[in-house]
Amino acid sequence: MDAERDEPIRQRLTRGEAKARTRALLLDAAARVFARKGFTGASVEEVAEAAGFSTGALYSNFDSKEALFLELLSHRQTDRITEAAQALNSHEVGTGEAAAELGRLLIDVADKDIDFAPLQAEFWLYAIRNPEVLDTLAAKLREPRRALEDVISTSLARQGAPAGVSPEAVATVVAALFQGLVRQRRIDPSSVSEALFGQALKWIFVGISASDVPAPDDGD
Amino acid sequence: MDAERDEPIRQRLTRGEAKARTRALLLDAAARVFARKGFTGASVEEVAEAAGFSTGALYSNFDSKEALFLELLSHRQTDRITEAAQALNSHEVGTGEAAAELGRLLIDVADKDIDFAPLQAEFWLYAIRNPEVLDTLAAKLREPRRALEDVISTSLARQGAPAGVSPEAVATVVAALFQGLVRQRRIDPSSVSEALFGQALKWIFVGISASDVPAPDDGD
DNA sequence: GTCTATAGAGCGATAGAC
DNA sequence: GTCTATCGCTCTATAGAC
Repeated sequence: MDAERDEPIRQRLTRGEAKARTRALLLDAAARVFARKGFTGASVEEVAEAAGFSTGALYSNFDSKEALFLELLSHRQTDRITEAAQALNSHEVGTGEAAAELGRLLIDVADKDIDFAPLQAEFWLYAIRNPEVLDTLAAKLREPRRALEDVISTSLARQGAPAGVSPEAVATVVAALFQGLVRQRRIDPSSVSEALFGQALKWIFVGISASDVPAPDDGD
Repeated sequence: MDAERDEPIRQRLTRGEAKARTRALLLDAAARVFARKGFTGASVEEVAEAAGFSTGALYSNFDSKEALFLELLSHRQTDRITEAAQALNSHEVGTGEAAAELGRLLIDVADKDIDFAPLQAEFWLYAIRNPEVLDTLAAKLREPRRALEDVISTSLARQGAPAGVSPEAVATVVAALFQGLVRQRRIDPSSVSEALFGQALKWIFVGISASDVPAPDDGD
């Protein structure tokens, strides 16, 4: 509509671009603040200020504090499980290299990406307390899980696992173990060494290959 | 000091007993309410009313909302891991009976004891956000973990596991897997069947026995 | 579109009656 | 020891200036 004035703005953004940038900055800040203070414990003012804006700007971009949180929950889940799948893909499962890489990933998530696990915990708590978003969270987790499942599936085939073993089941176990160990490391780092996750995966894959075929019936 | 009046109270409690009963009721209610609404999301009035008292009674028994929560965190952790250890103890690890029993326990915790997992999550989030209680939480988890470790230790010996395998490491893996699967079942029950936990444990123990001795150096 | 200022509601904690 | 009433504060969300 009206021509953009050539004010000395950083990169000459159109209005739409500027708004999108504000939204993105607010979402980044929200992820940090919600992770550190919790959804209910964090105030919208804290989130807005962490992004360099005021509460008015926040409410011009999101309907409510809850809407901002739900946007994070459903559209900004940078899932580290996908990275695990890639680590498993680049090396052979059960080898020392894959184990080492996965161990490093776990320690990295637990020690460096300090906001990841608490934010996931906030999502999980919100979802089980507000069942209407349970499906949203499940859907968001399905995609990286599928990636993990694919990698596991081919690995199982390659190492000649019994036919009855379901890749879904193994993927569920691997993901649950990963999350559980990350949390345990935050409580007591010495109990979760860098080698532990890789070691556990080796046990699991060796155990699968060595097992007989009594297929676990998957389903509830 | 003064003789107790024989008022027609339910069971004729001394003052001290009555106060202890009130405290216990408040703690029970706090566990429920904090699990369902979160520590910050729950109000002290909600907790007090859930116990059948007023906020005044609550503050006469606890210094603050936080003190009540910390009392729960440090002294009322009914840990289900201990039950897992007992289930593992009554049967031989790796057998179908032990697997079935552990599967049942996991489903029970996830589906029936609906307040357990969210309350643990609240404890974990509070601890990582308030590092001064990290040790308190770690200490509270150490006891049941030790029980699990003992059972695993004897099981490993009985089934002739390689010498380099540390029972602590296996116990950490088993506990992490348990918690991870319970949480996953709350999101998507169909992905965590009753058989899955037992199956995963079988894989792990078979895998340990079949593994060579490259001991994972435990320690950070 | 973003700011400042504020309305309106709910909360943690305390005081005083009993 | 427990209850009722309330203080003081913080919060979400909105209104109006720019």
